[in-house]
Amino acid sequence: MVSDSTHNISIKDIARVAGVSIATVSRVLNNKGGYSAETKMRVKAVCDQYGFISNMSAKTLRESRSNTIGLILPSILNPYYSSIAYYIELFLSEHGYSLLICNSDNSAEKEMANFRTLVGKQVDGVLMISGRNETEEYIMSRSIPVVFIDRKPGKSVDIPCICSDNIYTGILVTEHLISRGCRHIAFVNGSHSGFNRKERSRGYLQALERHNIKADMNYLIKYKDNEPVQFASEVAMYDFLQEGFPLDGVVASSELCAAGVLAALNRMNIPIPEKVKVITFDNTPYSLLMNPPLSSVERNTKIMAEKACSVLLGFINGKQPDQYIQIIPSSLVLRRSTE
Amino acid sequence: MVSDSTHNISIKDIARVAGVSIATVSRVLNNKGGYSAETKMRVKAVCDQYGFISNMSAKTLRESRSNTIGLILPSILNPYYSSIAYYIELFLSEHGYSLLICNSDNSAEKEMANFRTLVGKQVDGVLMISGRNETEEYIMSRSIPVVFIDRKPGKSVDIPCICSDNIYTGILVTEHLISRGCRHIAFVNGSHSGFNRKERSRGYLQALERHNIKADMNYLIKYKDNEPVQFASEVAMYDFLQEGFPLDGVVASSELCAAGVLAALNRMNIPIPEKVKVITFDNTPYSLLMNPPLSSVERNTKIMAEKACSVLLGFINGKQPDQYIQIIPSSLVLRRSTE
DNA sequence: ATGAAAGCGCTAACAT
DNA sequence: ATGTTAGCGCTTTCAT
Repeated sequence: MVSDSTHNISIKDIARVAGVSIATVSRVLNNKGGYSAETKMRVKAVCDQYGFISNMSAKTLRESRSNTIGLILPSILNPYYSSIAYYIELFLSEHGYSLLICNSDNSAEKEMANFRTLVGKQVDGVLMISGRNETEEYIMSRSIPVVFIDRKPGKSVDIPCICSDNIYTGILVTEHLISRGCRHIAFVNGSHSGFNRKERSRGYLQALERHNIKADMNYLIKYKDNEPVQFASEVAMYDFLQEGFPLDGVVASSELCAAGVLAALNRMNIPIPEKVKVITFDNTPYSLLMNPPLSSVERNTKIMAEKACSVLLGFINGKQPDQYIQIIPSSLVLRRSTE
Repeated sequence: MVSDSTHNISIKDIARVAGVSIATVSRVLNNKGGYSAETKMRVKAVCDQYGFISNMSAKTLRESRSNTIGLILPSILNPYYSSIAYYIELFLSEHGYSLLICNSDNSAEKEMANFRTLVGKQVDGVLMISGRNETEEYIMSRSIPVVFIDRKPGKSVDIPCICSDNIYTGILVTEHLISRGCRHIAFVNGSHSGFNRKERSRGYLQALERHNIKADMNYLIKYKDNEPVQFASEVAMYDFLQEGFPLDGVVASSELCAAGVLAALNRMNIPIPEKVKVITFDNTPYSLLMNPPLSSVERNTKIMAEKACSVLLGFINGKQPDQYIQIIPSSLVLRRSTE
C-alpha cells in the first residue's frame, strides 16, 4: 500500500486493496450497478478506510462536465449582490454544484478575463450580473450556457435573463409617495447610473405623469460618481435643499443613496416622515437599521437566484427556458420613513 | 478544421492548423522556450484566431495543481465575511488564482462536506473561517495547505491562523467608554456566542477591573439566539432598561446587536450619546448609516485577507510561515455614538 | 528547434 | 458480475 501521504489515493489503489478492477471501483462509486452486494461493501469499506476522494479533474476531463458554475458579479461587497450570491451558492450546493466567484468591478475587461478563466476551468455554465455589450458579444462566441441576472442582454435574444421590472418598481415607489400625499417628489441618482437605475427614474417620471404632476428636471437630483455614494448623495441633497425648492418626498435610487439623503435631511432638521417621506430600493437588512427605518422595494433575491440557477441547470441539461426574459415580481416593504 | 462548435478546440487542433506538434504548442503557451520566434508567432496567431482556451482540467490532472483556492465561511450574507471574501478574491485573482466559495452556516457537517468537495476539485489550498474542532481533525488528516481566518485552531498548532486580538479590542472599546466618562457599562451579547465574542466580553471584564469598576453580572446582557439579532438584542436591552439599572455606556458585541440597542434606547427616548454612549465591532459601511453613526472597531479585513492569502500561497509553494498565529491589529473608529 | 510518446485518474465501450 | 483498454487534453521526458 502507498504510505506516502503526499500521494493522493486513486481508484487504482482502491482497486488493488479491494482486489477488484478499477472499472468495478468506478461503477460502485457512481452507483452504476453491475456488481454484487458483497463487492460493493468491500469497495466502499476500502474507500472509507483510506479516506478516498475522487479526483474531479480527471472526471471532468473525461466527462467534459465539472459540476461547477461560475458567477461573475460587480462586487460581492454590495449587500444586494452578496445576497444573490448567497442564495445561488445555497441552491447550487443542494444540487451538487460548486461555485466559482469572480468580482468584475463593472469592468468589461475583467468580465471577459473572468469569463475566459471560467471557460478554461470547464465550468458547466455561467451566471452573470453584467450589462456590458462587449462582454455579451464575447459570450455569444462561446457555446456555454449563460444566464444573466438583474440585467437584460442588449441584442442577444438567446441569453436567458432573470430580472426585476425596474420601470414598474419606479412607478410603485413614486405612486406610494403620491398616495401618502406627496406632490413635490425628488429622484436622487448617480450621474452615470447603470441600466436598472435609469429604468427606475423612467418609472418615476411615468408615475408623475400618470398623476398629472408636472415633472421638473430640478427634481432629478444627480450626485457625483467620484466619491462614496452616501457622501455624494448627501451633498447633492443638501445643495438641493439650499435652493429652497418645496419638497415632501424623495425616491433614493439605492440604499446608500438613501443614507445620504437621510443625513442631509437630518442636518437641515427636516423631520422624516412628517415633512419629507423617503423610499428606496433593494431592502437589504440595513433598511431596517436606519433612522427612521426605510420603506424599500424588496426584489426577492432568493427567488431571483433560484430561478436563475434552475434555468441555468436546465439549460445545461439541454432544456430551453420557456421564456428568455423572466421578471421576478418586486414588492413594497413599508416602514416608518413613509408613514 | 473542426467546424462543430460544441467540440472544444484543443492544442491538438491548434497544432494541426499551425503545422507543428502538440508539444510545441504547449511550450509556446507556457513560455517554456525551445522554439523559433517564427513558430511562436504562428502558434499564437492560430490560438487567437480560434479563440483557444486551454483546458485546465487536463492541466490540473497532469500537474496536480489547479490554481484554485477554496474558501469556507459561515455565510457570505454577513457583511464582515463578505468583505473578507471580497479582498481574498481580489488578491487571488491578481495572483492567477480562482476562488471556490462555500457557505457552511456554521455547521460542522457542512464544513467537512465542503472541505471534501474542495479537495476533490483539487484546490491548491483552503481558507477557512471556522472554529469547529471536528473539522479541524478532519483537515489534519489531509495533506493540503489550510489557513484559518479569524479563528484559532484548537489543538493543531501547525495550521496557520490570521486573526484579530479580540480580548484587546474588548479592552479597547470599554476603556474608550470609560475615558468618555462612562461608569455603568453593559455588554450585550448572544446567549451562545462564538469564540470571538466570548473573548470580547473577557476584554470588557478586564478593562473594568483595570479601572476598578466592579463588574456586575446583570450588565452582561444576553439576548436569545433564536430570532434575528437586531430584534433579540432590542428586546434584551429594553428589558434591562425596564429594570431601572443605571446605564451610561453599552458595548454591543456586533453591529446588528448595536442596531437593536439603538432601537431600544430610542424607544425609551434616551438620547445617544448624551445619556448613553454606544460602541460596537467590525465597522462595516453600515456603522456610518445608523443614527447616530456608530463608533466601531475596524478589524482591517483587507489586511487580514491579504495576509491569509499570502501565507496560504507561500504554504502552497513549500514555505512555512514565520509564525503560525498572526494577529492583525484593530483600531478604533470614533463617531457620534460615543462623542 | 522540434516531435513522439507516456501518463495524470477517470469513465465507458467492449470483452468475457 | 467483472476485467481490459482506449482516450479525455495536457505536460514533460527523451529522442532527433
